[in-house]
Amino acid sequence: MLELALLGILHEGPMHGYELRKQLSLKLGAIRAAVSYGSLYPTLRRMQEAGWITDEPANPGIEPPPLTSKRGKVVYRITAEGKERFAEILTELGPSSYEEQAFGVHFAFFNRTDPATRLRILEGRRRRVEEKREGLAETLHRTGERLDSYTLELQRHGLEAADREVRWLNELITNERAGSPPTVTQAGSYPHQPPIKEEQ
Amino acid sequence: MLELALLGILHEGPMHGYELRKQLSLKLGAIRAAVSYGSLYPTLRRMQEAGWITDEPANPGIEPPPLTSKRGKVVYRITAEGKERFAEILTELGPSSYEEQAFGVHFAFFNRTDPATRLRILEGRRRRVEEKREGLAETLHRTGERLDSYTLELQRHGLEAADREVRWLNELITNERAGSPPTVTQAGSYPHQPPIKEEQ
DNA sequence: TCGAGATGTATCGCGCCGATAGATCGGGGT
DNA sequence: ACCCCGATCTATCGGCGCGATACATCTCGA
Repeated sequence: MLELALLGILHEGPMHGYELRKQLSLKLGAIRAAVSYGSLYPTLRRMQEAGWITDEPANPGIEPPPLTSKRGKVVYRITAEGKERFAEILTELGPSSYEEQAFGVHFAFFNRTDPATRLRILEGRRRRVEEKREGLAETLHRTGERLDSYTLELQRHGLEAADREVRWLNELITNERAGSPPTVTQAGSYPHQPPIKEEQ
Repeated sequence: MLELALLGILHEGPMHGYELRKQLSLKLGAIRAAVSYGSLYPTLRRMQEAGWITDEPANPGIEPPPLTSKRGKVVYRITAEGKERFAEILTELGPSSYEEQAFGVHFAFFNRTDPATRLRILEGRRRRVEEKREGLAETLHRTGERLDSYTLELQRHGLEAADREVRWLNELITNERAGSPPTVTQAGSYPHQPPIKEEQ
């Protein structure tokens, strides 16, 4: 999961750990807060040992314009094998406890995914959300297996969220079949801004 | 997290591992699929070592009516210390990567939580969801830090979900202040059933 | 009768987490 | 001129939860 995200981010150019963490937060802000260093560095080391990334400069002697380069940094660069690995992981997505996050990461790199795989992943995700939805609906329909009102409310809210996600996926799948990307849904005119004044 | 859930479930009576897993799935169906045995058994062992639970019968010699008892089972029972521990964990909830799940588990046991703690947890959760919401709105407002359309769509969807959760929490907080529990919102007459039909 | 599926306990390796430790650097306040 | 604070940057440790897997028994219907 982290591996996929890191390989994807490194497609945009060499970076050091701290920078990777920031880019990760920007790109995956919708699905997770911030990756822990206790995850990041061991993962980088594993990936380096596997040969997906390297900390050697591409052209020795030519020091590229240091983006935020300071001192004693270790700049990671994706290798050819890393790009192959990336393409491979992009197509792999099975059910898991972290399905939510795994789907999100895959989705975030859909612009590097071929259309057929995109469709397969979207339909797979829809299938699993529908199953969860059925489970919750079933539990609620038997009006609480002697469950208290708070638990029931939680399930009701979960059912609603699942419902909403299925509809979202339906739209995406429809667009995908029509061959049109998300079309950058009027991001600026999102109909909900007022609650915080602050800047602007 | 698992510890809290297990202690809570065991308040309803002694159970063996397999049964615990099922009850957990029922109670927490909205927030997670099913707990793995690789989590369950080590956790039970730790809890037993800590003295929160025991596999000794409450009244030696008196074999209580075996609910689903089969063979060679280990029936766990919560101890007095376990109940204290449960009450303690109920009030502890900080931010974390698993905030989502941790909040869900706490919420699922709100009927055993005192009103002041309920309010505090709901408001804390709202604070963090609002922060996430602000972060996403900020990113989207600067119309994509050179983010592709799929990533933007993901963030837009995340923003919408955060928005919706804040509203849900607001309602809960209002009710909570008024001293009225969720009132088992017409669970049976949930106004949305038909959608499976590939979007209308 | 026999086999599939539910019941039931248990372990292994490993990814990821939170906490923590240091070190260097740029810039603002006094 | 100085200092200190927050941002930048790398790194490790203990521990929890996960998926996979193994294995044994019980139940029920074809």
